Amino acid sequence: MDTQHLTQVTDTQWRLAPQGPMRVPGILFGSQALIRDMDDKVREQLANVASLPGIVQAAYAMPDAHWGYGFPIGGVAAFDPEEGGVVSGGGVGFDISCGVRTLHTGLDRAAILAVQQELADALYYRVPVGLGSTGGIRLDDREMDAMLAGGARWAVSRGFGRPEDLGRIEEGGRMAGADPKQVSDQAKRRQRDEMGTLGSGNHYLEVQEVTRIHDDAIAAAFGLELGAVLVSIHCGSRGLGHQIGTDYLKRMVLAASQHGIRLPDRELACAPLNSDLGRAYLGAMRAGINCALANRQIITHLARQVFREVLGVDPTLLYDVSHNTCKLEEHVVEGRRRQLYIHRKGATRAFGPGHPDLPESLRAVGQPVLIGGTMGTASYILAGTVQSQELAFNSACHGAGRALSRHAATRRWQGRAVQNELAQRGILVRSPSPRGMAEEAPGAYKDVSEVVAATDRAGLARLVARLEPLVCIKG
DNA sequence: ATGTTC
Repeated sequence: MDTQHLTQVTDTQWRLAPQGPMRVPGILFGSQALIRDMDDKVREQLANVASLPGIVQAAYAMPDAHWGYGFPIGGVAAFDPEEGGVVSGGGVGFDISCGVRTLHTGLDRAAILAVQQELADALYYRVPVGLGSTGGIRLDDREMDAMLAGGARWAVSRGFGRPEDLGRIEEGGRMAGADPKQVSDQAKRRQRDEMGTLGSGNHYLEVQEVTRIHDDAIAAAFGLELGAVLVSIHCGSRGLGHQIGTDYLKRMVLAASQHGIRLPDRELACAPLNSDLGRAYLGAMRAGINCALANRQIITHLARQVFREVLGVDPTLLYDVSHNTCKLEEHVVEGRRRQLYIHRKGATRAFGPGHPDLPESLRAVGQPVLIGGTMGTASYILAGTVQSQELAFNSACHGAGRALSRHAATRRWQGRAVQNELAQRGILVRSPSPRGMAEEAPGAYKDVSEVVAATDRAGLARLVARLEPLVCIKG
């Protein structure tokens, strides 16, 4: 992106002045190098988002932003229902509530290395992975609706994990306001036997070692020590979330003119928050959030079984974050408290210290912000800050962000070669898809360290710990 | 991301 279109505000904040139909400015976070490497499409898409009815303050792009469907991935936008604000399926993304959860194993690197092959094989055998993968659970209509209304709480009530897990999940493990009736039969049918599966693309289950502590006090509060081994699970709402996105995109395109909305881009299809269609989407999307929370809870149960069998330990949950959501939150804008719907697409909620929605055990330090990297580089744990409320409605980046398209990556790398190179570096990858491994080659991503450094410098979240992979189960 | 094209 040519920075001449932007005004530099700080070393990590750039402003796109309102022009044409834009109702508010665009704000991009990132170092000069990250902004320069961003596609011009990010700026165009940000300008489109800034043109939507009822948008408040600005349209934001996180340091890992890249071109997405309608909204940029790494995009954040708040809408006020009292001012004609809208909800957009493209603003949430097709993988509703895709997110990351991280568990403590209580083990160190040496314990893993002693059984590394066996652990990798056992996890790969136990956790279903890949496009169209199915699990050992079948949901009838009644159980489907209970899952869509109950999220991880439903999963715990059915024996997947423990009640104490729930306090370490956004929304206490259950998104309120879900309305399973607003989810199509087709979406439910697609999900019937996909619970407890990772899916494909950038989804994974990783065993990781803490290789650097950046903030001693917060790391201690999160229970993180140098050399400790963690498990991170990155996945979402599978076929159900995708079908909800598809269903409502069509309906929002068709209804836009009735709602008096002129779309700068069909992919920005949206509906007023105060409309039947807007409310129906919110009910369905919240059911999609519960599906993703239940899915990560079941996968946690499967991973725990493996860790008990192979290593005799029972991992505990550090935290679970979603990064494709639209959530109703209270924010102070220019001194006034307002109830706003915050779209975060490829962006993590990042509540700072003292936020009332955080569990008591985390309230003093702020919310863990779990950033997934690539299978060959690093992942990071950050913490929410107080100032991120004013900067971007308590939001932070979500990952490395792609630098090369999937197609370009498959031309440059071969999956088996990627796997072998990683094995030589001590990282065991298991995947059903050589093509998937090529698409996900570490070189196809931006430098996650640069992304989190910019996030930390911008004040969006504070850097706490660096993690490096030992085992990766990859879709 | 996705029964990788309705």
